[in-house]
Amino acid sequence: MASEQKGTGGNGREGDRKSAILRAAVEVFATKGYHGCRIADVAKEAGVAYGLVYHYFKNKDELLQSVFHQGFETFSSKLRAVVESDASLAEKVRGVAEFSLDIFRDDPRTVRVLILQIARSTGNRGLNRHSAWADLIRLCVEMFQKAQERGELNPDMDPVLAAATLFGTIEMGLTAFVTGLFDAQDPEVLERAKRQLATGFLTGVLTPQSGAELEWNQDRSDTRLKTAKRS
Amino acid sequence: MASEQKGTGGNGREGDRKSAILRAAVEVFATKGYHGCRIADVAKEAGVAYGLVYHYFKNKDELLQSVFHQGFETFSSKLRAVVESDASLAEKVRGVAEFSLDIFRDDPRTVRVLILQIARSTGNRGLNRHSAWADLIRLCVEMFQKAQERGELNPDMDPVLAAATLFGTIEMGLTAFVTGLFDAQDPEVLERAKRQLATGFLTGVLTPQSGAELEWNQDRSDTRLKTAKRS
Amino acid sequence: MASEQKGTGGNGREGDRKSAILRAAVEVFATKGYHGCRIADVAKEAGVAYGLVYHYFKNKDELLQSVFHQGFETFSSKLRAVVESDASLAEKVRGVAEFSLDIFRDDPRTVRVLILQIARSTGNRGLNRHSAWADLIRLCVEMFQKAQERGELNPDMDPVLAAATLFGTIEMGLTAFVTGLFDAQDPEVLERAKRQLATGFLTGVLTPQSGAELEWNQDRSDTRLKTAKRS
Amino acid sequence: MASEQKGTGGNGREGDRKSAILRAAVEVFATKGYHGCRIADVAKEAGVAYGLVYHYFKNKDELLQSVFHQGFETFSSKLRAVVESDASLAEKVRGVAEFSLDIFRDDPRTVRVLILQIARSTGNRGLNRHSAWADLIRLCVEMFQKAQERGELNPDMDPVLAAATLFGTIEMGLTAFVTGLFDAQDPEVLERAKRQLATGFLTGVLTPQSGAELEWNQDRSDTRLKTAKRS
DNA sequence: CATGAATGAGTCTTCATTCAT
DNA sequence: CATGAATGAAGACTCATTCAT
Repeated sequence: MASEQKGTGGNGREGDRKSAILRAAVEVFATKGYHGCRIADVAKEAGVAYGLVYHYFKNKDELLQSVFHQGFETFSSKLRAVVESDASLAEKVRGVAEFSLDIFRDDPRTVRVLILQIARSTGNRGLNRHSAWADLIRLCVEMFQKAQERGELNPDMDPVLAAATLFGTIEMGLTAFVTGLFDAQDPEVLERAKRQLATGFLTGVLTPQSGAELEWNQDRSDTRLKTAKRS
Repeated sequence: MASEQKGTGGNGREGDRKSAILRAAVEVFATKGYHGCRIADVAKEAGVAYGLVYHYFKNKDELLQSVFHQGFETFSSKLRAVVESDASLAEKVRGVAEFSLDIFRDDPRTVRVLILQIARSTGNRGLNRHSAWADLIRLCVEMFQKAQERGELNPDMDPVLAAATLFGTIEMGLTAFVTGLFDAQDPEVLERAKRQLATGFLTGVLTPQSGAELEWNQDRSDTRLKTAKRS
Repeated sequence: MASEQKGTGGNGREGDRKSAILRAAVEVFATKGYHGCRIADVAKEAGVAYGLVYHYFKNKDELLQSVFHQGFETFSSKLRAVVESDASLAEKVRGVAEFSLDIFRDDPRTVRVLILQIARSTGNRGLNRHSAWADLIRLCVEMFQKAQERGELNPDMDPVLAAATLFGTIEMGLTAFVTGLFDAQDPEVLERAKRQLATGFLTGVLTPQSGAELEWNQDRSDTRLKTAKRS
Repeated sequence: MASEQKGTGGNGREGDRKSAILRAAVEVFATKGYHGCRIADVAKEAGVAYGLVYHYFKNKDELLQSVFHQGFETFSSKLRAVVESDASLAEKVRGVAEFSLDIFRDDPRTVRVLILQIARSTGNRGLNRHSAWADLIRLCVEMFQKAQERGELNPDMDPVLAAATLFGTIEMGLTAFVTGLFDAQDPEVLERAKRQLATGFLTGVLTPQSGAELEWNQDRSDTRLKTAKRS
């Protein structure tokens, strides 16, 4: 009794319940959408009492915000890591495709909510979210600008559009999985999608000089994309 | 007073009223979102009485469906026209980028609703919409499959992913405009975006053989993307 | 049918329903108190649908405000009429007692709500109400000030305190009825109360013999109550 | 850590905690009203944990009851002492005014709660309070009856109404302070108010010249207000 | 066709109260 | 004694939809 670690116990339990609610919210939002679900659904899914949701979250919207944060932070930190690395543009883009689909593989529900519920929300309170995404896009724009200065990005490609297109490519790729257009169960499919997404995006964006030698397939030698140097 | 205005108005402006409501719906949906607005908002925006909305539309959802239809038909018919033409894949993709951004230029509100409100809806009633988009995507998948058979599409690119990526590229490009990342007022910007979107997408997707000669800029000769044939 | 007076009909019905709700609110507030009743109670009492209450009143508080207004206006206008007349102070005070108890007789429910629910509310939004009463008190203060200048009010009586005391006397008199301390059914009792309230306030409760020479100011000297018999 | 503060605090400050809660309750009830505050507010104000309130008080209402009791007992005992003394009616009335305002001076918060929150409550559980006040009023009624028998109270004044009026006068006087109409800081103002309240109640507000001969009974004869100048 | 008053089911949110630690 | 997490009943408020005129 005396040895009861209040801190641990308290935190552990609190964390348990709170994250249970958070997980349930992801689940329910992903399934029924933000407007289509009731707090009661979340509580039931989490196996907690109705009011406890309000013990941890001020209201429904803050709950969504938290879900957003959780997912966004994961994506955001990885994106920053990749963008701020000193790899080549091609490697960075591959890295983005890589971790994006990995995140999806590991937690498709959250990605689903991010993609379908939050990314495109028009709500008035969406400012935070919007600006959050906007920050990331800006990050990418800078990446493309520098790449352009270094001669990696085609000089005719607008860096802003490049950034938007990268996000669009990634997002729609994810959407293809989210909506079931692709079989998300098969890890092979996922891996192939990574490469195709990145390479597809890259060989269009890169200067012929820097991008000429990119390989389409890296697992089987015979399916390589053989590009000869320009004269 | 004797000359009843209402009668005249009523008889002569059937279409007026209905399309006024439709236009108002586009406006309001685009601004506040489907769930964020009330029928009353639409009625007020249209300058008509509350109940009249229900005179022309069975319910709120049907109103959204109508908005969807209006915009979708425009897009759908143009897409079919392009896809079913006997142009090359490159020309078709350029065509898609072309009319997509044109539609946006002419009616950004509707595009906004299509993009932000409908395309991503998870609602149970979304089946129709989903299948509608699914049809278009299938159309594109077929287009890419045939192109692949003809040797236009890189054999390593999954036609489904190619279709998804095309839509993603277009959509995110539009989103860049919709969200104000790009200046939608400047027609120059729009025109350039068309080319960049298409070329960016194409030179990554096409086989080197078929795509080698694509030009990045077609308005000023000196900014052309000069690609020499591979040896 | 053709002769349907839309204006009259519409107004009439609207007034009907709205005032039915208002009447019901008085009834329910008087019986169960503001916090103790639900909007559903009011709607049921009024015989209208739940939502209609919100059609006419923004929220529960505004409904209370309206009840307040209705009753307050009656009281306020009569008070002004009396105060602004050119009668003597005594007549004015009698007038106030007169119409106050009359109002109670005619609409005890409303008075009950005014006395028990609103007059003493501490709510943050109570400013309006407070200031409303404050206006009336100010009106009375002026009345007493002028009376004092004319030599009608005892020069040692603070006009503000006089006003407060008048209201206190009236209010507690009403409270005696409201709480059932007095028999509100008997018109005789009511009439007698009017006179006693006013006369008591005006000339005090003591018999002339015992109270005639009470001193108003005892500041310095002995604070004894000196009562000298009248001649 | 070894030197447990809690134990010490718990043992040594039983009364402290409880009365801290009680004091906090007075503060919060006075500020936000009984219905307008939450138990959490009281706990926070008292600087104790949520559940501790329920350790000392069965429920919210009992907390209010306790606040009521605390204040009521003070008032009640003093009132009994005054009423049961063998002073004259005038002296008793002065005594009531005296200690009433003194109590307010010493603990305005409690008086505020008594006046604004409890005295007028209509709640179902208000029986206790009601009957408590009723007892005091009955006490006063007896006082006035006896005074009437002794010829001190005007024979035309109903003892019940006299009691009600006395309370009304006192209460509204207090209200004038409570609501800030009067400056509660200035002890002079308070002292003068005591005298004016009592004397006003006892001898009326009119100047002897203007009000001397007002008739108490106008029942039968002309209901005119006959004012005869003093000889 | 047009109006807007009327309806009421559906949800969010609050908060008194309990209870395990 | 003390804590604050957990509970869930209660009720305010919204808004799509209907309907009488």
